[in-house]
Amino acid sequence: MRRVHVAGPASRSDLANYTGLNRSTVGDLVAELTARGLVHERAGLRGAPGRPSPIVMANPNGITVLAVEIFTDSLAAAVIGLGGRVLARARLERPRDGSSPEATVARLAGICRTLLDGRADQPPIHAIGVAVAGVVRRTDGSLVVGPNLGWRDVSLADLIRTSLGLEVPVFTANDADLATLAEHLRGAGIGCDDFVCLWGEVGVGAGIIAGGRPLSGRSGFAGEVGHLPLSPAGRLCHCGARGCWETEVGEDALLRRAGRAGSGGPLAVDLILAMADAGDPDAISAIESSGRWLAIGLATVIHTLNPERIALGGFFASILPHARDALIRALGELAIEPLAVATIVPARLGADGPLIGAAELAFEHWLDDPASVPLIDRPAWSSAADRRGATKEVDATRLAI
Amino acid sequence: MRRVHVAGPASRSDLANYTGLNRSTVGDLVAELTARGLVHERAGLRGAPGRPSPIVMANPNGITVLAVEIFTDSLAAAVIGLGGRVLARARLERPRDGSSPEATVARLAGICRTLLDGRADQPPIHAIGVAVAGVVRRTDGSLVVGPNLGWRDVSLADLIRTSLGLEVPVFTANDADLATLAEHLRGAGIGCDDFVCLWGEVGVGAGIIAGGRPLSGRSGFAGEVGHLPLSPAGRLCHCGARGCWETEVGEDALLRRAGRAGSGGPLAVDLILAMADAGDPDAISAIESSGRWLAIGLATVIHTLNPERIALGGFFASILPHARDALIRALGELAIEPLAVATIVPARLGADGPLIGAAELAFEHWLDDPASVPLIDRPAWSSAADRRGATKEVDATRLAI
DNA sequence: GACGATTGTGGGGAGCAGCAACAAACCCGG
DNA sequence: CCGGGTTTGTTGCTGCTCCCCACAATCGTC
Repeated sequence: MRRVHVAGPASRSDLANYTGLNRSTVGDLVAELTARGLVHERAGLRGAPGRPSPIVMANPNGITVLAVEIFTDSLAAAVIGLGGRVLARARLERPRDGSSPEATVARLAGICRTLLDGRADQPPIHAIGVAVAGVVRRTDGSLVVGPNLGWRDVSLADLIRTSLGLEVPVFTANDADLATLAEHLRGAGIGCDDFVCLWGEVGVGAGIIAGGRPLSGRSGFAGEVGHLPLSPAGRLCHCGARGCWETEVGEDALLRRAGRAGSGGPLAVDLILAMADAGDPDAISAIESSGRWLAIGLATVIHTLNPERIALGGFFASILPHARDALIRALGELAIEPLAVATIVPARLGADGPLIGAAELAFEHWLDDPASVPLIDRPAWSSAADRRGATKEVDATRLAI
Repeated sequence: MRRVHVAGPASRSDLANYTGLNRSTVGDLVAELTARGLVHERAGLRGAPGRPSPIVMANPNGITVLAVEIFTDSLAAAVIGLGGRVLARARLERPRDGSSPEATVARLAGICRTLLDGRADQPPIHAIGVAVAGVVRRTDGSLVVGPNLGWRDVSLADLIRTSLGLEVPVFTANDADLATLAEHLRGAGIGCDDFVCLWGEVGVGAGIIAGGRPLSGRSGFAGEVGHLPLSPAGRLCHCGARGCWETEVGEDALLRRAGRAGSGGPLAVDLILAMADAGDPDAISAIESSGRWLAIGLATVIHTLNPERIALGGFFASILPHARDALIRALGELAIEPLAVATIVPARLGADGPLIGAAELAFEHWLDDPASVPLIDRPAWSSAADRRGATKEVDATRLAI
């Protein structure tokens, strides 16, 4: 039920159909959610015969969470309300100076406080979701290793909680996984239960939704497809192995093939795209070559997971229009015919993906158990003691997941 | 609860702990299952303080299913009882003569009838599970394509049902997926929620358990890893593509490297293993080469799925003792370090895997809903009308899955 | 042989959800 | 403008599942 609320407004009878519950039960539940301030009801639209069914919609201010993102090149934060509405947002460039987790979180806390101060008259944040470029341990949400950040074994959740001085639960996960979750719920993967999202920047990673659920693997490393050994005689990868997929389809590979090695960054890629638009044969052939290598890795993913749809994000979304033909052609040669039904689409949420996914992660707990949201006699947040008690309980259940 | 019954005997208090249910509730449920003849209770073992807890164990004759297997080289059938007990079994060589589905099923029906006749005094079969070497459509259980059988679009379930004249539901699935399910429940993958089983014979395929559930993909093709494009400059595969993994790690590749191309079959492989045992350097190097290629594909699987454990079955299990060192060494070079935690083990169930998995598939329906098993006033099977009615209902729910 | 520990048993009750009948609100046709 | 048909919300009742609690049974141990 809560799920439907996070997937858009719906009439009561739609909800009854969707959940398979009785009209009476739906009515009771909606009443309870209204009492807790989680949903609004609006007069239903007429036009059909029969009594009009009220439209139930999520109340963005019913639950609000803080979503933050720690990337190699940027920090970002947003306040996101129920229903996925972005209520406030801020982004900051981050120099690649190998700064410590503490310093980075301090800067992050700065923008967060700015966002929160702008909402001082609104109900406070219910939870914090963190998207970080690295591997996160599922059991306690700590960062095991963030290769591009140069961090290792950081207890990010505690760091952020204390740095912000907020006594709310903090949920942490990998950025690609969260962006994939976001695309699955509100982007290119809506309604698709076997979905893969491939993210390409300097490195390459994927997020996987299998059977409607995120697939994280034993320790959260699933989807590290950047290091598939696809090119046995290929170049040395920074991971130490030879011929990783990343060395053939990453940004650097495209720049190299276009004769612009060394000049990193999205601007260089944009230049090559512009050249290809103008008909430059070297640029076009470089992009097509990336497309063919993309197909080789995608064939691997398709044969292993048989997804219904694959979304390409980041740098891959940019080159997709130019690389599509070469990619599809190569896929047709590599994939067993009936498997090739996976459709390739660009990601839709762009740079907001990880933030929206982090928010979704933070919402999860309340969506699982909306009864834990206090009743409408709101100023519950005026009592610090109550809040702390509630937080503790939540933390315990989180650890038990 | 039923799940625990199929995973071995357990005391009542164990069940209460495992399910989180109350002692009273467990008592009620066990009583109901006993009334339906699904479980027995035996005096609990003493030795601990406190009142001894009765041991609950599955009753093999409570539900019995017929499991059949249609392979390229062999046909097999078994009668399997609740708890996974094999009550009767038969296997038959199948010539690779491209015989039709009808002829094959007729031969299969022969051995099935022999098995069933030997149990004429026992309660009849409750369901049929079919393991077939090919791709099966999940919605209706028909065979989409069986490349090695040379079949296409065969409605196997109906064929088998009419051929045997039994009005029971028939469940069909891919052989590798079922063998993996079997290994997960009762073999090398017990208690492992992120598990991959790699089957090598002439072709190569994998079954995947992700997050405790079978991963079949959009249309059941997941795990077709034999055709991963890992060797761009490699040999032509019978699938039409170039450099499929299969061409480097299949039986034929080993025979080729050992200088015995053409002489197919498990006997040829055994010969090479014997030569390696005797210290023959060519045989050893051929096996090690297979081990290295195995590692390349496994690295792909590991980076994509991050399994906790990988079981090698069929031909791979045979060469594992000799190939292990080369495999582990190559994996160490290819895999990002923390990922390499996946342990590689041989499959445990051997040739029975697909049959046991097929039985598990057939049990599934009753395990989901034990209440649908008639009460102990058994001779319910004396009324053909009742049986047919029940079957129809079951079929409807199966289609709705 | 008494005591503590552990577990099965039975009655009462809370919570969730379905069912059926009724009321409300809409469209449409006369 | 009004009644029929249709769809949907509302209300009271019922049934099911499972928890809680008190009690009895059975063990090891002192």
